[in-house]
Amino acid sequence: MNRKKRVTIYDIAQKLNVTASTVSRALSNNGYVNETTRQLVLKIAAELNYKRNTLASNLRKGETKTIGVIVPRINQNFFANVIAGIEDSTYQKDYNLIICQSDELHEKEIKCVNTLINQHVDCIVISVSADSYNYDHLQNVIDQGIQLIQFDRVAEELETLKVINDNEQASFEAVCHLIEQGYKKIALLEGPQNLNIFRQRKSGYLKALRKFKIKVNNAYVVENAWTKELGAAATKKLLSLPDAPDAIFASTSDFSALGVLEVANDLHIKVPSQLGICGYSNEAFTEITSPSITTIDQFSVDMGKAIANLYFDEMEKAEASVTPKIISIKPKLIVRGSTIRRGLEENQEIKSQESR
Amino acid sequence: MNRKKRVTIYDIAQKLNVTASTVSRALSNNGYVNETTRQLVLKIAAELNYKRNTLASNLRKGETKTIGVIVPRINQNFFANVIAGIEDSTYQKDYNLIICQSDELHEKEIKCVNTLINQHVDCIVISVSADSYNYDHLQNVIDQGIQLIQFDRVAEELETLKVINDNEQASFEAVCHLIEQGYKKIALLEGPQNLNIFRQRKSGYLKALRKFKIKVNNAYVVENAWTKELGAAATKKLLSLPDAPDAIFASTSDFSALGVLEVANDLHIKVPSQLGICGYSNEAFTEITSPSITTIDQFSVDMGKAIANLYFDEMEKAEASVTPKIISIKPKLIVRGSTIRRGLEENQEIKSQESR
DNA sequence: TTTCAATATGCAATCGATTGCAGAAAAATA
DNA sequence: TATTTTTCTGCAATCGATTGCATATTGAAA
Repeated sequence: MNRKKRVTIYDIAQKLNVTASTVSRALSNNGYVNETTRQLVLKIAAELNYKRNTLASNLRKGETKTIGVIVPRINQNFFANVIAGIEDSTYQKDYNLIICQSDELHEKEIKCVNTLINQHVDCIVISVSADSYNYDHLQNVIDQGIQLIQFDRVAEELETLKVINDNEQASFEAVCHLIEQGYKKIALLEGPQNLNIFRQRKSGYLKALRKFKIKVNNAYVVENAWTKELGAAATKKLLSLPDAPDAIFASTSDFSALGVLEVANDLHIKVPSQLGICGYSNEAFTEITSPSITTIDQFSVDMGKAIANLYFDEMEKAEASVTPKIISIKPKLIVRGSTIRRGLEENQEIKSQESR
Repeated sequence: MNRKKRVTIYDIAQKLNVTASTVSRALSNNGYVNETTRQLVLKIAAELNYKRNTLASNLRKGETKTIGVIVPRINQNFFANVIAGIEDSTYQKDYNLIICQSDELHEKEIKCVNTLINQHVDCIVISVSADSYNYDHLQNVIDQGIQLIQFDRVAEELETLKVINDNEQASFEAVCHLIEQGYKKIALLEGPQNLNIFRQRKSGYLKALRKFKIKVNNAYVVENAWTKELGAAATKKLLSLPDAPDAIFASTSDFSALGVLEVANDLHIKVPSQLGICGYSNEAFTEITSPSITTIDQFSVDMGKAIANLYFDEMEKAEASVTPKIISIKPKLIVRGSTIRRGLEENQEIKSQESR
């Protein structure tokens, strides 16, 4: 393709017999410029369809008004929603977003980071990939003088601005709810323990068991069960135990919980009377399954807005906070059909379970 | 925040007592540079943690190796998947992606376009918003010498590269399937007719009715029913007609079809025996509802890959094609429980309908 | 009326990387 | 050995927009 010559401020300057300096001042309305001259500049610029070259102006100004966002997967609902929330806020402030995805790969995450550093973005927002095992590349962001904000999945040893969910509390509440509904043998489907979010969800699970003096059964904790298929496989294993669980908390995702539900249906196990199911993330489908699935809403769009606003607040300060700020979004337990047992039903179903 | 001084090629040049010119040649391995010198440059660059400033190099080189993508909403599954597909391919070619969303607003779409023009992206990929009513801003992209690729929702009067779905054929097949299942009174939930995709879906609907010599009933065509709520409202209206439809093709989205299903359940109308339901887009939930919903898969990730590859193919040509290429992805009808009636059931249910 | 402040414009440098070309040195060829 | 070709480096300009500062003019204040 033959690249057309783009109109520059020199073309406008020539037409008006002024210098590029005057044109620049008129276009940016910065510094002194005569109003009549300014209107002429704007008029010619429009006629010639001039578009500023932000490569040049950003290079000269030393800022890009651009935020780079790195997420594990763009087409995962949680992250797409967070991005939408960030975009809502940054649009108001005339900031640009560059969005990258790591595909849950360490190597790709490093590449994303370097690309954004090279692009001289003003801030990098990141949720780390499952594959990531060291965070030198994030330290590098800080070393280059770029603002770094971590969200959801964070490298805890890096003291940066953070926007997180209170995963432990949400998990704690979910498991307490299960126990209050009469479930006694609660299994946990967990994610990779190198990620903070899954560690915290497990921590909340254990805390709830402790609160109610329920003994921890290690056979009830299954690793890496975060897709529907992995959730289903884990469920088959759990339900074939001699002392099978009576509830499954899929702390990794609603997809995992969906896999649990499908296996329960296949095995003609009644939900919620014989088996309770709780997911995580409040995916759209959790309210349309039969029964609908109890889950945890992470307020992902709000999280995105909090991230953007944290950045803008920090920019407005004369100097950086001594201790980087951490914002914690409180998730909400959404109780639905998959975990609701009533007193009367409870008596009947306990009997039914003993005969299974 | 106090912006740190970034390491530049001049810092490396100084340390090695060579000029920036040599450093540049060494880093890019372009032109002649002594191998020993080159290795020294790379070593010092790594020690100093030098990062190229792509603002500067892109400005000088006159290319950015960046593709700008504008979609109506990032957190809508179809678009998120297309983006994922584009990213898969562009990552292989070391191209950067800048992703913008128009929020279905004309004004915001114009802003996105201008931002990308200013950024000197090499290509703009766009699916137009529902609100868009003229396409001067897209013509402007072409005038600035930037490659423009439209996908899915396109401005038909603009002759550009395009990647589309064969919406008419998919719709035609869906409606034929409904008719073949014995549905005789088929309603259409349509989207805004300024968008090509919805016009084509309606066109396929009409074509199928013509093929089977079924008279078009205008009362069965409902406008702007593209969310779950709007689909539910439209369904209530349709089902209260004296001569209610026996099938509803929600050509706008699966969410709309979900609204139909919920109303049917509320009114104790049996699906598929009394009412057939077909959606569009193969959202994840369509296979988990009861009954699962017949829908159309648009192969969105593949579409994204086709878009990226179209761009790269076009770039490799010595000159632009005389007639811009149009790639048509063939969607697939996914038949599920919501539209399957058997011969025996058909006889029973026709009788049941007459008594309703 | 004189002095000071505000307005306006142009010049030249800057931002950081790239590259055409000149000149020098080394290597290859006649 | 002389000539030609290849390799290497540095200089200077380029990319397009911005901005500090000098200079000139106009307007306001003393």
